[in-house]
Amino acid sequence: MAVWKNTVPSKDELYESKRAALLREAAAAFNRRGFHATSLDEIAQNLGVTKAALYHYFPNKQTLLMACFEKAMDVAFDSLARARQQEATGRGRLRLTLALYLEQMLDELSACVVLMEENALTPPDHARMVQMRDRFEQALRDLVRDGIADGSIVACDPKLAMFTILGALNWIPKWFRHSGPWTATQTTAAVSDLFERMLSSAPAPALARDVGLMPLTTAK
Amino acid sequence: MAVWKNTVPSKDELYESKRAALLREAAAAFNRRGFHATSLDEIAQNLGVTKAALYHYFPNKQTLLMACFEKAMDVAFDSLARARQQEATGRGRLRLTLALYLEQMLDELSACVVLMEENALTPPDHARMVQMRDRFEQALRDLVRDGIADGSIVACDPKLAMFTILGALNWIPKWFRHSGPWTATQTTAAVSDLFERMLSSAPAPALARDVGLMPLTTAK
Amino acid sequence: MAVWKNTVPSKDELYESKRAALLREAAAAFNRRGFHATSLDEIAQNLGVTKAALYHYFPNKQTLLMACFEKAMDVAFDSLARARQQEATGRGRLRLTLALYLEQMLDELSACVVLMEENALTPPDHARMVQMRDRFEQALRDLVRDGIADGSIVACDPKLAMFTILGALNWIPKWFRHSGPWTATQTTAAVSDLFERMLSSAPAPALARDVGLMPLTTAK
Amino acid sequence: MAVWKNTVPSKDELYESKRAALLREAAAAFNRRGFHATSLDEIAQNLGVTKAALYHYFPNKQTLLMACFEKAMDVAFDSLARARQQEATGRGRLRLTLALYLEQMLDELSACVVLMEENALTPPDHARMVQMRDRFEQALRDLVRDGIADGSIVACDPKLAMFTILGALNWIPKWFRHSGPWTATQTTAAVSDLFERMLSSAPAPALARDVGLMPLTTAK
DNA sequence: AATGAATGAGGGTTCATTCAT
DNA sequence: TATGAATGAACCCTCATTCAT
Repeated sequence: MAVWKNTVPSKDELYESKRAALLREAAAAFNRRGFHATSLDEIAQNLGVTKAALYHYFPNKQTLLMACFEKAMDVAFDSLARARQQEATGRGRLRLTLALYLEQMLDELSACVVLMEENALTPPDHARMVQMRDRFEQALRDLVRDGIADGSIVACDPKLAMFTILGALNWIPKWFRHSGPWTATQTTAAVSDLFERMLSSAPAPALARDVGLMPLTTAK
Repeated sequence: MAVWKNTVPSKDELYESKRAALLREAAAAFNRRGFHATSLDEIAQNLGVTKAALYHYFPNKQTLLMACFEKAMDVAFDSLARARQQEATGRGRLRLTLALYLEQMLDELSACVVLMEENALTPPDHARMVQMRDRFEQALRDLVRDGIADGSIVACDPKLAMFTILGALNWIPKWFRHSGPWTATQTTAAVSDLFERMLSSAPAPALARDVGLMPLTTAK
Repeated sequence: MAVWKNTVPSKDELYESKRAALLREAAAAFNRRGFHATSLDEIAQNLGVTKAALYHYFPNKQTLLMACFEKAMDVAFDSLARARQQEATGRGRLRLTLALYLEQMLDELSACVVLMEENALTPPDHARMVQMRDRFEQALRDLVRDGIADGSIVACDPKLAMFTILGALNWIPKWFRHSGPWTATQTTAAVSDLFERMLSSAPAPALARDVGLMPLTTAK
Repeated sequence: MAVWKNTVPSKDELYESKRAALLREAAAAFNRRGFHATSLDEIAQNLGVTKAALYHYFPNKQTLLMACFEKAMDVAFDSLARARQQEATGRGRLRLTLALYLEQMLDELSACVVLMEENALTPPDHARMVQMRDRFEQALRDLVRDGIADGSIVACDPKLAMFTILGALNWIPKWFRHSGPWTATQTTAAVSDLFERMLSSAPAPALARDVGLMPLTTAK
């Protein structure tokens, strides 16, 4: 069974790695130009294959978008779970959740903005997507409430606060460039500081003026 | 000349009001579904006319988008100018600029998100649009710098801070509903408070928990 | 009845002169760019009026084309009649017919090329137009036959000869320019000479090398 | 490599033959009804495919027209080159050039009249087309000049003479029918005789009255 | 697994035509 | 008489999707 000591990828592994590459490329393209403005030809060309080849990995364009959503939501809930383990206060958990989520988005998928393309989905997919997103947002609002309760977050309207933060968050892939002046880690830390300053009940902390000197993501 | 005491709209007035209605409808549609996902048929239908009728008011779809841009930028620079007159500190000016801009966007045009659709423009229009947007963003960053200099704003990276704030700002039309629990004025005030808390050098002020009790936009 | 000594044009005269101007403009435009490529907007603009105004003078675009045809055919049959009176031989009549026809076309209407746009007409108009054109071509072929019979024209296939000549004739408005090096009269004479040389039974006559020195149209 | 003795067309061959069929169909349609009056639907229907299928072979309608132009010009310059080899006098070369060009046009492409549709091209294509056409016309005029110099052509204005001849020539596809009484070869010979008679310095030769008895194209 | 060919639906745009003023 | 507004049909073109190879 284990020929070549498993150094030769199996058929299934090849398939999965191609599918993943397609997903990443699609997410990037959707983020860059929007779902409707992105043609399958464009995605295929960037992958060096033909448009028709994509249909071996996804039944249609919408599914591609839905897969981006789901990947993003996986990252989101995973970030949430890890933050719940590592942090105790509402504020700490919120910050870490957002930081983990953002850093992965920037590194792997840059799939945040696709969250805006909900209208492009079919009603059943749309419903599913909205439900997942709402569940995540609800969890974040709960963290805010927890923070208010435990005194780590200032009294505020949790819904409005999270709308504001998520807007800023989803916007980041639009202006962030891997080739730009800041690394993903630096950006994540700097933005997290801003968010924390916005909600923290503690006296407003100082901020690093030069993002390049920022400490690591979860540092406080 | 002034028949019927000018209560009967002249032909020019009729034309302008129709054109304005089209502009508003287009901005709303572009915001709701995105530029490429919005068909002229859809806009026309919402206005109760035929697609071809739109071509009396705009030579093509791109011009329609560009007009939304320009109206938004007019509001933006107007807000900036008024804030410079009424406020003295960098922080005060920044807050008032954003508040005035947002309130008008929500009331009149809800045209914020169209600012993302830059890729849909022809190169010359695109260049023009980017230039205007950059000028506005630059002016906002300057306000941040002024605020840092005059001590009203905490030391921070102005570029990154403004990216964050504008992301949150442009996202608002996506979730704000006139039929929702908050008025445009309340929403504007609440969001402005959050922004101010994020950047203020002063001890973090308290926030209103219930947005419905928020004071007016420019109150502090 | 005769007020102002008839120096003031009556309503009917005004109407007719406008209609004639429209006809001339339409013929020129159709010749220049072709029937389908010419929009009523273009014609109207050249006349300084609105597209809708044209409908006071013609019920539709096809009628406009048909009127051009008919005007051209009027000129054609008129030329034929005059040539029959002034000339005796088949060759003489043919030459004069073509010369008169061409000169008027160039001067007044430049409506030759519209003869190619037959496909644009409705079946009834098309039938009528083809019939008129055929009658004219038949008459020209008869002149050729007469010329062969009376010895003024070389033995040839009349149908093919007339196709050839009319092709050359209808092409002239495409390259002739009033602002060019030759007058309409000079061009007419020079082309007539070529046609005559093609069909004459007499020893091939010399030609003027410099068109500018050509004698008048009907000179031989 | 050479399976089935190369009797089975390869994919590339299939593509090329389809493309050629499309080109021929388009040229015929443009000639028959004019560029603007011809819809891609019409062409596609005649070929038994869908409009969208055409876009596999040409990026747009204008390119289709341009390809007709270029094919016609290829034939033109090829005819010119062959005539220069086979004939010595200006008159001989001119006659053979026109005969070869015409016969191929009638047989293969009937693409003459498309030469009139220059206005339908984009400025760059238009410039290119006009340049090629002018070069061909210039070459023909030079043949006329050569003929005058070597005594085979009567003294005349070369420019005007060629305009006249080319007008007649381009008109031929409008009246010639493969199903008509004359073959392409017969028509070519008969028309060539007329052109020759028009310009020859020799005593006007007799013409065949019945085109059906015409000798072959290049016979004299 | 991948391709090239083909399709059908839809979108943006033009334009002849109509109509109220 | 002339105009501006509006319409509906037609056209070019794009694109997601299917299918035979």
